[in-house]
Amino acid sequence: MDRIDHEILRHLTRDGRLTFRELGEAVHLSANAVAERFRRLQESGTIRHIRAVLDPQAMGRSLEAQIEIKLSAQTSALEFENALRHMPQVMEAALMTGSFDYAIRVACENSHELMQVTEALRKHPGVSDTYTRLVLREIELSGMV
Amino acid sequence: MDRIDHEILRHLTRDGRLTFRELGEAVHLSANAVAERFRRLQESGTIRHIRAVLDPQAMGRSLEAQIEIKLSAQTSALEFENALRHMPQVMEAALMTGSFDYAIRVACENSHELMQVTEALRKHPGVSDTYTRLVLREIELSGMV
DNA sequence: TTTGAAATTGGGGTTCC
DNA sequence: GGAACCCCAATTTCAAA
Repeated sequence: MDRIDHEILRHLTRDGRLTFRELGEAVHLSANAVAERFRRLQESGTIRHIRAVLDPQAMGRSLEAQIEIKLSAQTSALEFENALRHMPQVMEAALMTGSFDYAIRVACENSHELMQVTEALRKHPGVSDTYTRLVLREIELSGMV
Repeated sequence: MDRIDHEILRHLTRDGRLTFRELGEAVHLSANAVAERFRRLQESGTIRHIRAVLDPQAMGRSLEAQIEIKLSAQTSALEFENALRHMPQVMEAALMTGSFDYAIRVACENSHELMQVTEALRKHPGVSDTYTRLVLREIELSGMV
């Protein structure tokens, strides 16, 4: 992970479809050399994945929220996380410190669907409490690199 | 936005570097037709961007946290958001409902850097309160489509 | 450097306002 | 007529050995 790898990552976090030739021009290296670095960065897991990020509104999901979830003790975290994976509204999820256990981000069509999501969560065996807040606006950032 | 667009998006949210030919095979269309749909999806903003997602740990950031931030009234949100943009540890930020105003996600090298980040935030004119929780583990999900 | 694969461009066709 | 689709073929560009 030298300066050049860093530079390659910086470009790919802005446009993940850049060709090796374009990347090569940016870092003054041959397309071949860049492809090799790219492969290594992927295999080492430094690049987790390259994905399209969609506009939730364009997908008909105009309401985003963060839901905090508390599990009762003795509850299977694995089972709960699998349930999350089957809810298409769930965009992100993380296990956190604090009085709740999970914080998840959901994108819903409308308030009715959000209510259905929270109800589905609260019905899940093991969920003892939830706390929902709406996302009013997302702030665009440059990110890690 | 028909079924085919939907299918294309589904594939691209899993692998954003799929070639048009591969996508074409998946949806039984020519590479050309797929490229055209791709262009339209980008121009309409449905595809916000395609970017590499990096492993924070590989980037030397092994400590993630969510920080809630309350601004005092009469504070310029714009100015505060610009300050966020200049902090490389800040990965995500959103304006939220609830007793805090912003929820941000940060990725730090260690607890010392996290402390520096929270101190920098608390020194910002207008920030009246913060509340920090650590991310213990992120859960992998499939996402919107 | 070379070779097969992929993207791009231009031409042409269809369908539906 | 024009817009939104699609395909094919030729050319240029790219990826990988």
